[in-house]
Amino acid sequence: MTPPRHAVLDALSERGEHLTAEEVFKKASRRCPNIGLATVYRTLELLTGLGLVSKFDTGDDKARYEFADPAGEKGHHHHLVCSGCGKIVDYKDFIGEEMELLRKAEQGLSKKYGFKIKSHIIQFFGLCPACRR
Amino acid sequence: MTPPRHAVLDALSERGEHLTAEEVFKKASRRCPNIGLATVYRTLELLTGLGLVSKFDTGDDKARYEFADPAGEKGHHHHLVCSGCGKIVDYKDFIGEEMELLRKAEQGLSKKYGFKIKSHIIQFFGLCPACRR
DNA sequence: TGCTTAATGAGAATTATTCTCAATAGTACC
DNA sequence: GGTACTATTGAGAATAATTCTCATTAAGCA
Repeated sequence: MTPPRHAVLDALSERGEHLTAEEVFKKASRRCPNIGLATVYRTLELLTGLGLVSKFDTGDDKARYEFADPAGEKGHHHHLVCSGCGKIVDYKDFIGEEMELLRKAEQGLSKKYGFKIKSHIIQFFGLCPACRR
Repeated sequence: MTPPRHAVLDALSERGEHLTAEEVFKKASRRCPNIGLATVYRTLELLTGLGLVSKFDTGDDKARYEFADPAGEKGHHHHLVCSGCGKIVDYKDFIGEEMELLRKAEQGLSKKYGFKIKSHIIQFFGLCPACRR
């Protein structure tokens, strides 16, 4: 755990953040002023591989990263994305039902297609109140 | 409907295809030998806007396009993606249940967050039989 | 203290996609 | 039939996120 890595992890530690690599870079630069962007990418990849961070994409062409709440069901959430302004809302409202569906789907798909399911994405897109009209 | 546009639409007309822009370009070039890549992109954007084609992304950094089956429930499917080889399987197996969940979620999220939901993504990632070991 | 190995920063390289712009084609109207 | 107007096209340049290269540095270790 080197200083640059610590700085990256730290930049992501606030919950509810959905930062691009560039934003992580800016935040991490505060703690580690001469960190390089390449290191940020490398570290994000590393942390993602370890399961500490999750990477996702909302349709613009920038990957976004968030701290992965490891507490299973507890912190599990999905994203609701505004196509107008890019706002991202974390929601947990249907997680129970979603989990149920996902479990069934994973089991069914495994059996039928022989896949070993590793992960899934569920995302809703729409217009937020401000962008609505 | 110009010849290049026809060529693009034609390239996508086979069901079950999930082509990148480059692949569409290659196929379309057969019918329209001097079509340009920019035109392919422009046309894909146009068709996507019209709802005739849908654009999605499996995690490599290329957008993929498929003919959008307009027949509502009938042709609706989601994707199961192999993280190993990139293979994409269309499945419809849980569409009924998914639709149910989605309807509830859309309604609930609309009410709670004030979003007007326009679309959603559900995707599973895993390893196909060949990549499994 | 010297040695091996992993990590770093800077900038170049890559790559999908978008933009620019001059040339063209199709259409309406005289 | 011919001419102005508009949308579309192709080619290549431009853009932008991400990855790669490589020389330098730092860290563990005997």
